[in-house]
Amino acid sequence: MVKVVIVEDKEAIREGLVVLLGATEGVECVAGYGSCEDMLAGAKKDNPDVILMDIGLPGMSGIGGTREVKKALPDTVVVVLSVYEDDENIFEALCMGASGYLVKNTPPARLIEAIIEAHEGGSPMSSHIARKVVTLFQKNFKSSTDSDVKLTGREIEILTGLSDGDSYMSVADSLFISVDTVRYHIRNVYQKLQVHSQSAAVSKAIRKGLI
Amino acid sequence: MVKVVIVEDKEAIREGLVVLLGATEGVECVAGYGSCEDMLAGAKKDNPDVILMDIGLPGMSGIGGTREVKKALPDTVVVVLSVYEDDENIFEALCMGASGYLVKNTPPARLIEAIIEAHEGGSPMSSHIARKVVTLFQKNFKSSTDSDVKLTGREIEILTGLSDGDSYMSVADSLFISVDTVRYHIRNVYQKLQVHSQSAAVSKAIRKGLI
DNA sequence: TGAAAAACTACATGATCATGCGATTGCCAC
DNA sequence: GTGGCAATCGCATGATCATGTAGTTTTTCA
Repeated sequence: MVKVVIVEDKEAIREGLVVLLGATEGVECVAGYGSCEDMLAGAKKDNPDVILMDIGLPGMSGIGGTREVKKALPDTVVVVLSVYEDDENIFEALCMGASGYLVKNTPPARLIEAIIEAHEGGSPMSSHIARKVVTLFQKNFKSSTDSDVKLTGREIEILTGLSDGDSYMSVADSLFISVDTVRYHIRNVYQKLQVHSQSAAVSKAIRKGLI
Repeated sequence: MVKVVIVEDKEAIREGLVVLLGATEGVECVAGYGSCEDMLAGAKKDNPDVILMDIGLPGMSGIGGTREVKKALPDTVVVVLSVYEDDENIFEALCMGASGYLVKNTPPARLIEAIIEAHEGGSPMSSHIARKVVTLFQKNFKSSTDSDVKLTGREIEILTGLSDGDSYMSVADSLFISVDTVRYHIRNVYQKLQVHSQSAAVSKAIRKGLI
């Protein structure tokens, strides 16, 4: 039996969901709340497996609620049920620990399916929500492979030292080489990355995934 | 009519898919290939809407094939169909431009559904593949919110300038403030980030997602 | 409106950096 | 064995930075 809690401020919708879950084999709706605050107050007692979470709530938003409930009950799976489909909300909700994200016009049958899926280790997502996640994902990782600049091991060691806050002297000492040698390598790094300062070198190197 | 191309080295599986698609309304299998090389040779002519791509192929892998076909036909949607469920393969495939990722035991009906979904802008994924994507996503973004260090707008502007290679002077000029003001803000940044050099500040700020 | 926070300016000094020029050593390939 | 290449070291100099101290103005919010 999958224990489900619903957080949704609109009573009609909430009651509809309670009835739907009540009529379904294998799931059990242990509570329905109109706000995150109420849900958090009862969370320990309810100890749900899955929380169906609305985002647009009075008081604490569903995103904040997700963060809080994951702190208190890390094993509880949160599935967001939202009218919002913008990148910002999806991004925030997932970062705060939501495992699934469904748009609100999801048909009841799919909703039930999603709860089971989420409980079994899946991440139910509405079709174009999934695409947005994938796109966000791609956007933030493409940079690491987009150029063929390569640094030698030595150059990486030195640049890493500098990015940790070491001075040329410290780096030289920890690598058992002279300060002038550090300078020599840094020159080469600057040339490869087409920059003229430590900060720019560190920035470019990090964004290219070199260090 | 959704034009589909299949890339799969095992002839039995490939033919099975061709027959399945041939028997389905709304989709049309325009070609089936045993290797990425062959698929790429015919891609321009086939001009498919969706490519069902195996990963474990002789010669160029499905991941490489995805990269290449997205270069040639950016609007074509690639859905990976794979036995592999490790993070590395999922990660690579998505980064190379795949829009969906299905495990090989996906039932035929779901496969058809996925093709339509992908073509309509969705990202069909098997349930626990989706979870892995979400987890990877969370892992790589949690750093941006895990510490409560916050920089003011001015501090971000200045630090960004420095990370682009500007000197204090240049930053001061472009923000119409004095060099001493730049110094003042940098001091505060150093204190907030607990560092004592530009490079360390830039490095920490980038890794925390502040700039 | 009045206090607090953020932003801004100024001066000073020792430390550190960016860059030009030149040189040595060890290793690999042709 | 000689020419190329990466790594090492040395010196010099003007530019830039890190940090201390000490103010003023603007924004923000209770």
